[in-house]
Amino acid sequence: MRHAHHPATEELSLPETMAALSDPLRIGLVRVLADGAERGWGELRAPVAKSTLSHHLRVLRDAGVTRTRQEGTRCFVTLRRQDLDERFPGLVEALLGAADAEDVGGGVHLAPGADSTGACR
Amino acid sequence: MRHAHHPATEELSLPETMAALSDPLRIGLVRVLADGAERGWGELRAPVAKSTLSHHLRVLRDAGVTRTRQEGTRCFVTLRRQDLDERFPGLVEALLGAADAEDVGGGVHLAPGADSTGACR
DNA sequence: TTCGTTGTTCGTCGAATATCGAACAAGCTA
DNA sequence: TAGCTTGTTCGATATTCGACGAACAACGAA
Repeated sequence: MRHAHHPATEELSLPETMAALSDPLRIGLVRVLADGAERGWGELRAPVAKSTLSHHLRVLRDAGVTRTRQEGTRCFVTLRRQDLDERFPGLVEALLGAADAEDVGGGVHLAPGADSTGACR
Repeated sequence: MRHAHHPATEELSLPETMAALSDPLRIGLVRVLADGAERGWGELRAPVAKSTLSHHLRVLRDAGVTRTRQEGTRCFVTLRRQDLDERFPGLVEALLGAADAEDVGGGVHLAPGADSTGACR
């Protein structure tokens, strides 16, 4: 729960970003975050152990795909859509379009009751 | 040198495609093939052993990114641009744009003298 | 202070990946 | 037939990845 590293926009690496986005579960996470809303980790439901989820969120963060904010014991995550679009124009849009079309990472959901109006408890 | 397997367009998997496109050398190969021209194996110059190059070309082919054609003892490869665009609209374009901007996979070249006018020997 | 919640880190496992050199196979060519 | 070229496949090795449970650390609440 220490300070997380976030690469600067200009440090984003295309191969690393592609690798981060090549796992179905991580694609599912990106889809859940695609509306731009900030989500608490507690809202995220994925069919893996919490340590595994933590690992995947770390991969996304290290690659610069997401940004993590800490508040007390709780963490919130957002998609760095603007940074990604600046560096790799069209990539996220293409990924989301393709992922939605075939429901890649469909095992990832939001907790029931959570909506995009900011229901972070 | 036996019959290579090529997945059908509808079999292309987004995660597998993303994974295939997450290696700098493979991105370099895709860039070289981006003009749509068919290239002979022998034209491709990459800073790895030939067995390693063969491996990477196989990963691309298995993922459905490229198509391999055999003619005698020689192989020719093309980018399956149309299939990829049909299945994952905008993905290849976004990748190529970003890869060109930062010269990802710049270690991959065409053999001197080779051009896009079909100089496959 | 003592819990309970939350997320990270550790240790481990098996599977996959990247790389090389060497051996091999298939097809030309002399 | 013998050799050459071309690309694949086979070990061998080192690294990385994805997954899990368990232990740990930080913080808020009782």
